Amino acid sequence: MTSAEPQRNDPRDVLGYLVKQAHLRLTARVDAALAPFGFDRRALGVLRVLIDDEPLSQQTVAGRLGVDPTTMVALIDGLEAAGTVTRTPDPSDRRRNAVALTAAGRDAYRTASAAFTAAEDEFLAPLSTQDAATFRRLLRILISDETATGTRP
Amino acid sequence: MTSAEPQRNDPRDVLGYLVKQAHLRLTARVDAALAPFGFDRRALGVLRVLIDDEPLSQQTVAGRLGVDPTTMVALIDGLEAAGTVTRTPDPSDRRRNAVALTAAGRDAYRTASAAFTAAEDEFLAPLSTQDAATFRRLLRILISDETATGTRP
DNA sequence: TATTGTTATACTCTATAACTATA
DNA sequence: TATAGTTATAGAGTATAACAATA
Repeated sequence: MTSAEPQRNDPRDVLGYLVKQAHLRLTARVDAALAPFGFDRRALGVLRVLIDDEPLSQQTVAGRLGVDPTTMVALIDGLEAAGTVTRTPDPSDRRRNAVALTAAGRDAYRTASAAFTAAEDEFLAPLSTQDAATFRRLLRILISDETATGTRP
Repeated sequence: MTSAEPQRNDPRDVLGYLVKQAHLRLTARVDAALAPFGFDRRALGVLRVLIDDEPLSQQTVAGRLGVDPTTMVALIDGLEAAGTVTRTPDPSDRRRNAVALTAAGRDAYRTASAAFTAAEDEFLAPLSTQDAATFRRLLRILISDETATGTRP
């Protein structure tokens, strides 16, 4: 037994702990920054998808965000009740709901999005500009699906 | 309006998305690696705390893992039923349960922990050794609580 | 028959409140 | 009175199944 293992027994050194804590702290910051605007980060995600490319069907939005279509229903219910988006049947396929931003929704997105980005930047503030960029780069590599499981035939 | 903002409107560029996906993929890998051993990553966390420092009271374990004491009850219930840990009243304070590993639990921890570490390493495999170390380093910085909010008096 | 949206339902994870037994 | 553990309960968040309307 060549037990040259580094004894990674400190719970605070476990990678899953580090990533989970990072996520918790980031979302706590973002939630606090978003609280004054009346919608949460998932609702902001919907607006973010719509802002550059509307109207879209509910399922298209759900697909782009990687969330369940059933989750999208309640999300859009809330945004519609707040007057942020409208839901109108798509004339070309009346099964579809065309989801579009209202003028108020567009304004709300701009201010909330600025607060959101500021919260992200605050979270990254302990890192140098270069380290922050590295952090994003490494995350993108880790979640890319081309993680070489011998793709070459 | 000097709108020199970089237009961070792609949901896949949002930091929260990157961190959440990283967490999801890591935990999926770890869960799969742990499945054959009959306990999950939270239960393994309990064993990891105990392996170097047993016996401990339930609340001490809960405190070290940062989980609720009520969550710990069910966790230890499962481990006790599987014969991995024992729960015996602490003679010096009979309110306390002294939680200790059994011999079988010690063995189970060693094999499961090796599989766990291998899963973490697989997750990090797309990164160079140096980048993997950097990733851990940046995470530690981001979750450290000494994030300089003007601590000097 | 297949698809969009919807509702109802269930499941996981976690936290809160109230209880017991000890101190 | 205060604390360790326990139970019951409730709240997010998310997923599955069944259904209506439409294609």
